[in-house]
Amino acid sequence: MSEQPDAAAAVDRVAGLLRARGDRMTGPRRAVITALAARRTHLTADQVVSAVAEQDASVHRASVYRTLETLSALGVVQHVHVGHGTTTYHLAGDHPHLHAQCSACGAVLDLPGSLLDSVSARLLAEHGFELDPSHVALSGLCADCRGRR
Amino acid sequence: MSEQPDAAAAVDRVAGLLRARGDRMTGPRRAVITALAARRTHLTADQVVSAVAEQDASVHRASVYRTLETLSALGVVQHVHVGHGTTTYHLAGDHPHLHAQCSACGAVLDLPGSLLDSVSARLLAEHGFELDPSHVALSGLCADCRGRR
DNA sequence: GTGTTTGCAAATGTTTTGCAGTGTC
DNA sequence: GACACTGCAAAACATTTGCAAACAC
Repeated sequence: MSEQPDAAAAVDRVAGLLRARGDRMTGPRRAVITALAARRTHLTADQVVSAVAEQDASVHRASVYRTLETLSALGVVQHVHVGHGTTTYHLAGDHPHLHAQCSACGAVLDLPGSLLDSVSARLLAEHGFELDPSHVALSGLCADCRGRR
Repeated sequence: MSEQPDAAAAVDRVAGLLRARGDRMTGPRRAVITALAARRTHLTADQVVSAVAEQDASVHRASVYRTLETLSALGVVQHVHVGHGTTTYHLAGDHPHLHAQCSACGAVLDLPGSLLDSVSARLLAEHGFELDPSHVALSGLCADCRGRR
């Protein structure tokens, strides 16, 4: 397991950010950061709750929600909306990439962050709209499900 | 008000589709189709409930949900996911277009359906993924909110 | 010690479901 | 007259909030 050092570093880094704002590093916050740092996949709120429970069963559901919100405001955590209203969370600072979800099987495909660059430029020039390509997952049919019809 | 003829035509068309499957055209279904045909904007489930209630207050919430699902399965109704889990519904067959939502103010921008054509082609060629550009709204900052920082 | 954060429990809001009665074909 | 569909009420989810106790600083 080589996730401990990463997680510890992330906790320290966030602790500094929190204190700079007059906020505090606490057990639940440590647990959420560690849980997110330990997995590569993005996690739903419920999956974060479970992952946190493995470390410390006394952390309450509501605290996980509040922590995710706090860390989002700090810019430490980002979320992606995939498909039917599921929100998934991950630590910011990972290599930027975007997602496409299969509307049939739910599989999520990771895509290069640059995929929408030309679209971004066009949206900005023509509509003044600044695209955030990683905030919502694209939708469509994956190769498997497409073959299956 | 020039929406009546469109709505009536839509109801008739859908009635045929329903009967072809052994299903039935009913009051609630008529009301949902009429409500969707009458507005140009996409409606949330709750807005459909309200719009339907204006026509026929006896139609129950749950029937609206069930109807939207039935009509989606028929291909008559499509839905778009915008931002934080809101789902909006509209009649299929309208000129195809896609959406971008401002993550700050929630405003929704309509965009040409062709905007993602080159991205679609690339996804298909490189990943076998068939993009459905209209199913999920893009996300970012609109011109107003961008100017506001 | 002060003020933030937490656990708890209850409230909220949305969508789903079981069932008996109603209405369409 | 069958069987699909509806209204109703309750359940199922996911997330939020008020509050007093607990903890970080």
